[in-house]
Amino acid sequence: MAVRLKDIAHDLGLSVVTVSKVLRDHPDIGEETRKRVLKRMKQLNYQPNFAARSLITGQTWTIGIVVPDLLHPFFAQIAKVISVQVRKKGYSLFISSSDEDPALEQEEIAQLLARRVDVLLVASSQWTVESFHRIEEQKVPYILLDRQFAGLESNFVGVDDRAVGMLATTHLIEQGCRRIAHVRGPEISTAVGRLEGYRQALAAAQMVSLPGHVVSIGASGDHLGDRGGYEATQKLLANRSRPDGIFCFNDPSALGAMRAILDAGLRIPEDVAVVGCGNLSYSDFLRVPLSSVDQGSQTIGKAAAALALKLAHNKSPLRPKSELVAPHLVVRASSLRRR
Amino acid sequence: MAVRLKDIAHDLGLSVVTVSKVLRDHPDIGEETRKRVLKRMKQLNYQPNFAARSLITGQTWTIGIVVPDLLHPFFAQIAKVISVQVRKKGYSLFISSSDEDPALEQEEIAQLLARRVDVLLVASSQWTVESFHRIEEQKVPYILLDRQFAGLESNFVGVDDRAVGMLATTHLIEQGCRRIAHVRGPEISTAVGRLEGYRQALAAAQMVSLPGHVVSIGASGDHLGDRGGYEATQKLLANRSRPDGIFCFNDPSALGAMRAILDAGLRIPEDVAVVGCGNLSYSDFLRVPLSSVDQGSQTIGKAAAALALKLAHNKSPLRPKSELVAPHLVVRASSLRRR
DNA sequence: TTGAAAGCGCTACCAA
DNA sequence: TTGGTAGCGCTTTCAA
Repeated sequence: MAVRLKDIAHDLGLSVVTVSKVLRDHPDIGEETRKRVLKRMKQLNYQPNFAARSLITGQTWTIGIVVPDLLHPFFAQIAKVISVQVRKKGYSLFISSSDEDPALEQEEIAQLLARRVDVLLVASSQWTVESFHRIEEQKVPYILLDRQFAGLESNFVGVDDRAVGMLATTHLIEQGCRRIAHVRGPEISTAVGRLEGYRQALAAAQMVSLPGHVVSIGASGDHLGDRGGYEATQKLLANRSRPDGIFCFNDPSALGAMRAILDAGLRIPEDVAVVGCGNLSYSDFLRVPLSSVDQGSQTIGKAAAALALKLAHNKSPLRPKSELVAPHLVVRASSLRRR
Repeated sequence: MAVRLKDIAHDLGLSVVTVSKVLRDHPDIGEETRKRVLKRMKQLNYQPNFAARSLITGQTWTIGIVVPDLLHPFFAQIAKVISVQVRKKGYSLFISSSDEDPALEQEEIAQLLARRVDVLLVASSQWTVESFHRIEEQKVPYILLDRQFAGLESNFVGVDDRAVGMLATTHLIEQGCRRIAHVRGPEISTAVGRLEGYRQALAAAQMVSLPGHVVSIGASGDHLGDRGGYEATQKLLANRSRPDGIFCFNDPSALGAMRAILDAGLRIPEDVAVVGCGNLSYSDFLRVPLSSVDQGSQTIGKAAAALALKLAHNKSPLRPKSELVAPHLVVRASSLRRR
């Protein structure tokens, strides 16, 4: 079937070892021999057998990533960038999508560990840190993406969520909003961070969040964000002190918020300004183009890939590194009240 | 390090062979022995070494997929479904995104072949069939997704593009459009099929495509579709017989078309009705919600996964199978002129 | 600078 | 029903 080192060695009257050394750029090989071997390899289109190599070295030259939803542009972008970056260094990427299902996520992690990936990246939808302790037991280096866990000392790459909240809220303040509400997400690190940033920005401007001005979208994940945002905003609009600006946890909920505002016969941004987070690709095409905080998925992907490659090479565990990517705001019509 | 068959065999006073047989559900093993082995495996959390197994069996239990753009919801959905489906059967999926770059795509295919994936799936952005002959040389079964090649007898799973064109065009006819134009894509099988369907639907209604009523978006891929659609539509609107209905090759170009129509001071769908293809998730949220032909990415993914699993198991090459998934139309405001 | 021997963890084959 | 032997394709070690 496939060409083996043995075949090349036999053709050239050399030993397998010598050929193997050429393959791996070993220094003590004669120039003449090296050339002959390389030439023959090219002729026969030799491809080393990864399985055989892995069996000895213990490295698989594979990296695994688990994301909550590959359909979500944020995660798709991250996965894509990582795939491209690590491929350049000879690694292949297993990509797994857990559908925001913690049980499924655990299975996928287990499968990738069984595959003995050199590094594992996880954007988790878990609520507990149990799985990660299991990863640590197997001594496989791993990186958390996007979502962090309290009390888990691990590598992390994600956006600075507190900065997200501050950026959006400060912008609304600057646009003249005085009653700024927040449609918040579930109890995961990203939502918590954005909420903190929101409060912090208000405090910095000597403002406060009025009673009832922080409402939660029920669902987790982005699936039902639209509906959650709609309902949350209906509550906000019924508040005795109606908000004139809303910072939404993510873009889907912001879409819902905008629908609710328009349905109530109000104008965007004149009556209520809206800012989302995610900067999804369709933001430009909406009835009212949506201002949104970009999480820098490209940057996150690159940072994660670089860290993953570093971990793959250092067999001795490095101490955990946390990288926070700075978000930036993309202003569109939904929040532009002053020019 | 990791637990091996040898360890379990030693613990239980059995031979490695016996333990290996239990692992693979071999029939001739005593009930008692089987239970003991399984119990110990669970205790030690034994994970078979894929590399060692592959070395002997020649199977890697991996499948590779290359798509033009993982950020595109159509391909993301397909990749996601395939990943989930094959995982259930113990396969892991390498996912690669070629950025619509033929050279990159070739490298990715080469890498996956070097990995000795059991099956390869490719949604190609190539113009030639060269790469695929190379795959055939290596005797790796492969499946083309979405885009086909004339003169290449291979497995194929994709939407019935002719049906796409007919569905969209027939709908416009039924909505009372009489001068139906087409914004077509580049010279790849999908665009050609949709164009054919467009002509066929017109012919079936004793109508014709007026001169200048088929305009091409310049770019390939969906990246620049918006702009291409905008410019193509400007040409159409300047035509002496202005279209009253436009079927666009894909959704991005349809967005561009709608912008051009609105910018020209015309109404959608009263003056010009628009239908796209792709049914992207944001279609509902647009200024004018976009009617679109859904390509059934979920169905395509499932069919592709099923076929891939079949190919993975039959080492003897089956004769190529072509599966055409039926599209369906999602009608929204952009084309709804009659109720 | 080259190569013989050993062995990675597992499965295939055949004998007991 | 169980297990000994051989070997998958490669790298590691150490001797020539």
